[in-house]
Amino acid sequence: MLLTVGELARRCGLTVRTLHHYDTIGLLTPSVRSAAGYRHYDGANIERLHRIQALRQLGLSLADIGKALSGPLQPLAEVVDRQITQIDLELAEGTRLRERLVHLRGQLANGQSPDLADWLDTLELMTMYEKYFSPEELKTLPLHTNPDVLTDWSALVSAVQSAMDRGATPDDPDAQILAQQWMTMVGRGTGGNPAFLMRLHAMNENEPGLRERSGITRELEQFVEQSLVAGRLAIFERYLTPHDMQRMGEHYGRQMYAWPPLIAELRQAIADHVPADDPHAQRLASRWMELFRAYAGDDPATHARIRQAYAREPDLRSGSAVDDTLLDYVRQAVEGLAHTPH
Amino acid sequence: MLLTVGELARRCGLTVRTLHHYDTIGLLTPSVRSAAGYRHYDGANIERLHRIQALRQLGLSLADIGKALSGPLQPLAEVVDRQITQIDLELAEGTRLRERLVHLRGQLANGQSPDLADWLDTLELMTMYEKYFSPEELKTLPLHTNPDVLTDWSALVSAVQSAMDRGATPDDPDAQILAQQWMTMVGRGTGGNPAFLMRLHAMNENEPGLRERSGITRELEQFVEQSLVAGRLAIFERYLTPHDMQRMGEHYGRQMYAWPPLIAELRQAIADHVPADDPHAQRLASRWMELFRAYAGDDPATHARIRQAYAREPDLRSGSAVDDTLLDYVRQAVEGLAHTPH
DNA sequence: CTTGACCCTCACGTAACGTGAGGCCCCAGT
DNA sequence: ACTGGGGCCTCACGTTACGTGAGGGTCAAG
Repeated sequence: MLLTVGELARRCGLTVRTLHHYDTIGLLTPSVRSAAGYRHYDGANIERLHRIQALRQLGLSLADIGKALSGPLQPLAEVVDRQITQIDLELAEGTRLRERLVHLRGQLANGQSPDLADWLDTLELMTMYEKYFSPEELKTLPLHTNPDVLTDWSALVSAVQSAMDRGATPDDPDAQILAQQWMTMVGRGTGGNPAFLMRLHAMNENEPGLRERSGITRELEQFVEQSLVAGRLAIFERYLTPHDMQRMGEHYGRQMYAWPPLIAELRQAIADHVPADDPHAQRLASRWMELFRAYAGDDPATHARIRQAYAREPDLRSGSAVDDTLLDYVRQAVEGLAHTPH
Repeated sequence: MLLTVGELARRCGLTVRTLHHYDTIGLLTPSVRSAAGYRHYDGANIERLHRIQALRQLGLSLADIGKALSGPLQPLAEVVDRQITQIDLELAEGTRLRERLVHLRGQLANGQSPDLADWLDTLELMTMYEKYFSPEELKTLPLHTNPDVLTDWSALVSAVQSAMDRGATPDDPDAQILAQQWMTMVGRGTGGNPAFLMRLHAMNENEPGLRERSGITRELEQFVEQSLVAGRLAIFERYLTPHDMQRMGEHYGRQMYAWPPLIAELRQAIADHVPADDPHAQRLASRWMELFRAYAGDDPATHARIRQAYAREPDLRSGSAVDDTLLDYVRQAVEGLAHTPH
């Protein structure tokens, strides 16, 4: 099924001019050009357009989108996950802004003059709508409230950059120690809140100015991620078979950014006293097992070995906001799943 | 309390450059300039900035915002109401898009290849996010699905424009008949759905190209509104005292656009089988009484006369999506309110 | 063949600021 | 009084992602 530029534009709600522009800058090149020069788009083009639109909605410039799509591609399911997370952010912000406006309307309807400071806060929230943190959230973000955290984090960024400048690779023990420190710092800077982690990540992705100031370039972030994976695989190696390790080497860390939203939801379910046998908890547990099996495979013996590693090595969980309460909760919810026929 | 440009920018989440720009184009002029040329902003500036931000969020260009703010100003409470409505739209759209993405993720996670037509629909929704109607909604919008409706509406727009060109005023019977026809046409074009009315209104406000094509200029819209109010006041005059009429003359129609969101919510509550004594229904009823009292005052005798007028004159409700079921529901919910101590 | 809808490339223009440059203002500390 | 730091001013070039025409070719149905 090939679509002309007009058809694709209509179906996607874009303009022909936009698609021309994307073609011109090499962002989305139609797979076929007719003898007359007509652009024809196929399924792969649609997938790529989906990726482009998803990143656009995250606020990236077209140039940055081009860069992001020039390397190895994230699985589309992960892209969609990211979108869902972003929409959740926006829904939460919208609800918050709505509450503020309802409050302001109440004051106006009563003939009251709004408190100026309160009013300015509402104006700020109007501007921050679709931005990252509400003023209230900023108050609970250690990275924002504790200058020591920011100082220490900057020092760590410098240390990582130095290691990179020295030509360190993710397999170097130094790099792995730095990555471990990074995770500890993440936990410290976010107060252990994985939802904040996703937001900081979004901010750093979306705000080039911030990226420059923080020094957390994409290369640096990737270096840390790879060092972390390498360091953790080294730990796992003490517990797993060579066969296990082959699989882990291929799959571990592949869905690194899918875990924090899930963990955030689980923590919320626990905070809301949702019973572990509730369908919602079961869905979350199902998702957990899905992610787990993606790197661990399906062999129960491997699972047991991995669990043993997690139990004995706190470094495997550092900064992930996964504690014993959460693991118990997941275990119970998974047991409920086990009673369901496959 | 006067704010410098930097303080205001920080408090509102804008940039100094933005405020300079607004000053340069005459959109927001600081109330005071110091001897050194420093800009100082006061409470009235903050109110105006709120209006500007609200209209910006509705998607108006700065030029259009300037025009909108150059005439008589809508009460700020109404501006806020409008914002709330817009946020509700966005929340609904976001929820819809989320569902689509969750579905798509499910397919991807199962290793399925998404159905291309379905996928394109999702891409369109991604683009229409923050636009006006989902594809599904378009299918249920008579204005979109029934070419006769569009033709008839265009003819009515021409008729109104002709009346205006002839120098008709809202007090002319011709104008009032046209306004009545307009309301009938609104009901016909939206299928009696007040949520659609709000959206059409937003579209017409925000899309200058659409406004040009439809002929529904702001002047025309205002002419119709004023003619409608005048026509309805003429009906009420048969039932009310001169004292009543004096109040009605001042207040009736002042919150015209606050009613449709409330009516939409009430219809939704009825559809969801929310009992009339539910706190949610009671809040809606409270809001109803608030709007009612805003033009009717607090005298029960006046209320009874107004209700009599509504009961006998179908033209007073034409196009408003208020039917007997909804009125019964509101009556029950209001009775529940009456049992609450004031 | 005609017509209407759609395609192509080219290229000027746009809206809402972003970013420096160069210089003045204000206030607190020494 | 001076200094330094933070903030203010105006001016002006630049940016991003298209919007809008112009001029002309393509395709399919009548």
